[in-house]
Amino acid sequence: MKRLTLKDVAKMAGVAPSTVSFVLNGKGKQMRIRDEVATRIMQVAEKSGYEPHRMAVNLRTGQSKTLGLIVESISGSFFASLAKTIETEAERKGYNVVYCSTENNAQKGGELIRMLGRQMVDGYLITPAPGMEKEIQQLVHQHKPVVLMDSYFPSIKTPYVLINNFDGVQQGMKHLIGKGLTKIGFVMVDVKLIQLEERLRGYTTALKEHKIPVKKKHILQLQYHRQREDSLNELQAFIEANPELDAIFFSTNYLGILGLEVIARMGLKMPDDIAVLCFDDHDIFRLYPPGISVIEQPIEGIAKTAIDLLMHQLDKNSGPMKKTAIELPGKFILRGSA
Amino acid sequence: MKRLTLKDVAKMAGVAPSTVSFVLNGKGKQMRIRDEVATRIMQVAEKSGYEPHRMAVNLRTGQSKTLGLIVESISGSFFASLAKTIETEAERKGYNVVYCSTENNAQKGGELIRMLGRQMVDGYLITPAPGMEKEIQQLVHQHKPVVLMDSYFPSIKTPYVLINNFDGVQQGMKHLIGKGLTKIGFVMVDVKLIQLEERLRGYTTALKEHKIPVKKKHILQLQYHRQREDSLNELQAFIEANPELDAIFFSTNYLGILGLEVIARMGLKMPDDIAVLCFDDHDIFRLYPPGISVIEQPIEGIAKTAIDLLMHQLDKNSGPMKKTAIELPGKFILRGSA
DNA sequence: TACCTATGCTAAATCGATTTTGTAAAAATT
DNA sequence: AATTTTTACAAAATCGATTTAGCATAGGTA
Repeated sequence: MKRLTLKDVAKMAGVAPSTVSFVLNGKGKQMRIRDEVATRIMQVAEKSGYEPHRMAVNLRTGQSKTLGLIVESISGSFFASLAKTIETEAERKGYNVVYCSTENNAQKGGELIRMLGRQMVDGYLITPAPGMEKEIQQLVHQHKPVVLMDSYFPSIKTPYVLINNFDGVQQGMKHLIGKGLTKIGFVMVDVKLIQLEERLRGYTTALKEHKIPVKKKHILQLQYHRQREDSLNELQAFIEANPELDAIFFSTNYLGILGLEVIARMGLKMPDDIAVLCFDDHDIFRLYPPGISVIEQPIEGIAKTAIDLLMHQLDKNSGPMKKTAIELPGKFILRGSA
Repeated sequence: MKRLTLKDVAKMAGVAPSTVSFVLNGKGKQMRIRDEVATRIMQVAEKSGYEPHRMAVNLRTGQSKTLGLIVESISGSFFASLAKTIETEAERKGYNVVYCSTENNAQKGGELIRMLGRQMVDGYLITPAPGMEKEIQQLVHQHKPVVLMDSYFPSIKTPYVLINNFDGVQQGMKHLIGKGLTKIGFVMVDVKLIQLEERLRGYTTALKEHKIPVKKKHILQLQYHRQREDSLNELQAFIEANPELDAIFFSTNYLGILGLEVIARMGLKMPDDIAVLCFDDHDIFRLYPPGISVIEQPIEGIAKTAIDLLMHQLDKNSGPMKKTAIELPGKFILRGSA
C-alpha cells in the first residue's frame, strides 16, 4: 500500500530508473532511447498509475512550481475574483498557488513574504499595501520574479498591472457631468497609494476640463485606521456640511458601502436627492436599490496579464519584456444611482 | 548568493551535519549533545539566518505540513471566513493550507482531490458537494486524514463539524411564530445534502410543535442548476401564488439574496408586507434595508473544531476521539426584516 | 586490422535535509 | 587491571526524483 516510485516502474519495465526518468520527461529522443522501450515504459507508468513525488522533484530541480499570491483580504470580492482567475490560469501553466492575506496588517505583509520564501515559491503575485515596500524591494533585489497588481511603488522596478484609474474616474465623471450635475463630492482615504492619487487626479482633471471649479471642501479624506462608526459619522457630517452636493463619487467600494449606510440613515434617496458613483464593483451594488453605478475593474484581465508577466520572468530563456507597466481600461456600469 | 544549507552551518560551527540537525530539532538532549555545543550551533544558525529547505525536509520526513482545503466557492462569504480562520489556526500548528474551490462543478471535486494527493497534503478539510462522495470515500479508505465541514455523508465514517441546522431553523421559526406569524413559507433547493434536509425538518417540526399545519404549497424547492433569471421568476411566482404568506424562511443565503431581489421587484416592504428570515449571514444582509434577520453560522467554531479534529488524526500517538460528529449551535441575529 | 564514433542504455552523483548506525574516549563496574 | 557502559559526537544510509558521466556493443573509417 505504499507509494509507487520511479524505481518500481523501472523494475516493472525492466530498465534503469534513469531511463524511466528520461522517457517520462520527454527526453527519450534526446537520450536516444528506442521507441520500443519508450512506449513500454510509458505503458507501464500509465497503467500502474505512477505519479512522481512532488517533493523529490522539487528538491532535485529546485523549482516548486508554486506561486505565492499575497492579497489584502481574501474575503473581499475583488481579491476573491482575482484569486480565482489566477488559480485557474496558473493551473493551466502547471503551477499552483498558495494564498496569503495581509488583512490590512501593515507588518504582516513582511512576515508573509518571508513565510512564502521558506516555502520556496517560484514567484510572487502581490497587491501591495503601504507597509510592504521594503520587503518587496528586497525580493526584487534577490532577483525573485515578482508582479504587482492593483497598485505599485514607483521606486520599485518590477512589472505591474492595474486598472487605468485616471481614465476610470474620468468615465464616471463624464457621465455625471453629462447629466448636468456639477456639484460633485469625492470621498477617499488617506492611504498613500498610487491608485488613489490617480483617482483623485481623474476627479480634479475631469472638473477642470469642464470648467467646473474644484472645491477643497468637496473632497473628503477619511482616515484609514478608524472605527467603522467614526467613519460613518464623519461621512455624514461631510454630506450635511455640503448640502449643495448633487452627486458623490466614492473612490473605493469600501467607502461606497459606508456611503450607502449613511445615505440610508439620512433618509436621502438616490439618485434624486443625491447621485452616487463608486469605483470598483461589489455584490451589494448590484442588489442595493436602485443599483449603484460603478467603475468595474477588469479583474480577469489583470489576473491573466499578471500571470503572463510572471511566467515571462520564470521563463529564463525569454528575452526582456517590452512593456512591464500595464494599465487596463475599466468599464463604467450604469445602474440606478447615477 | 546561494542558499545556506545545514552542511554550511555544520562547517561554521565545526561539527557534523547530523549534530546540527539534532540540535535544531530539539533532539539535542536526547542525543546528549553538550549544552556548550548546542548553544554554539543555535547561535550560528540564528545569526547566519539559516532556514531549512522545506522540500528536503518533506522528502525525508514524508510530511508536507500542508493541509488541503476544498470549498465550494472561494468567493462566498461563508467559505472566505472559513478559509481565513482555518489558515490562521493551521499556521499556529505549523501547517499551511492550499485552497481549492470546486466552483459548484460536480466532477471538478474529484480532480481536485487527486491534485492535492499529488501535492502530498497531509490531511484534508472538505465542505462536501454532491458529486464528491466517491472520492472522499476513497480518501478515507486510504486512511488519509479527512474532516468534513458544513455537511457530511452518512455513509462515510470520518469526522465532521457543522452547525446544528435543525436547531438553527427552530430558533428562527420560534421567533416568527412568537410574533404571531403563522403563514410561513420555506424556500430551499433540490440538492440532496444532509444540512438542507435538516433545515427542512426544523421548519416542519417547528410548525407541528405549534400546531400549525404544514402546507406543501408553502414549500418551494428551486432547482439548483438553473439560470439566475429563471430562479427569480419561479420565486416570484411562488410568492404571487401564496399571497397569504406573512413570512418567508430562506434556507440559504444565496436563496435569500434572490428573495431580496424578487421582493424589491414586486414592491413589497419588509417586514410588514412580508417578513424575511435567512439561514447563513451575508454582508448584504447587514446593509440591505431594513436589515435581514439571519441564523448566523459559528464559522470560527467550525474552523477551529475542524482543525482540532484533523490534528488529532495527524497525531499518530493520540487515541481515538470520543466524538467525531460535532454540531455547533447557530445564533439568531435579529434585524429589521422579521 | 586497428581505431574512432554513434548507439542505447546503466551506474552513480546530486538536491538538503533526517535518522540509524558506528566509534573513539571517558567513566563505571567487576 | 580488565571489561563493560556511557558519553558525545561523526559517518553513512535514506527519502525519490534528475542529471551527468560511463560503458558495452555495433557500425564506419583509415
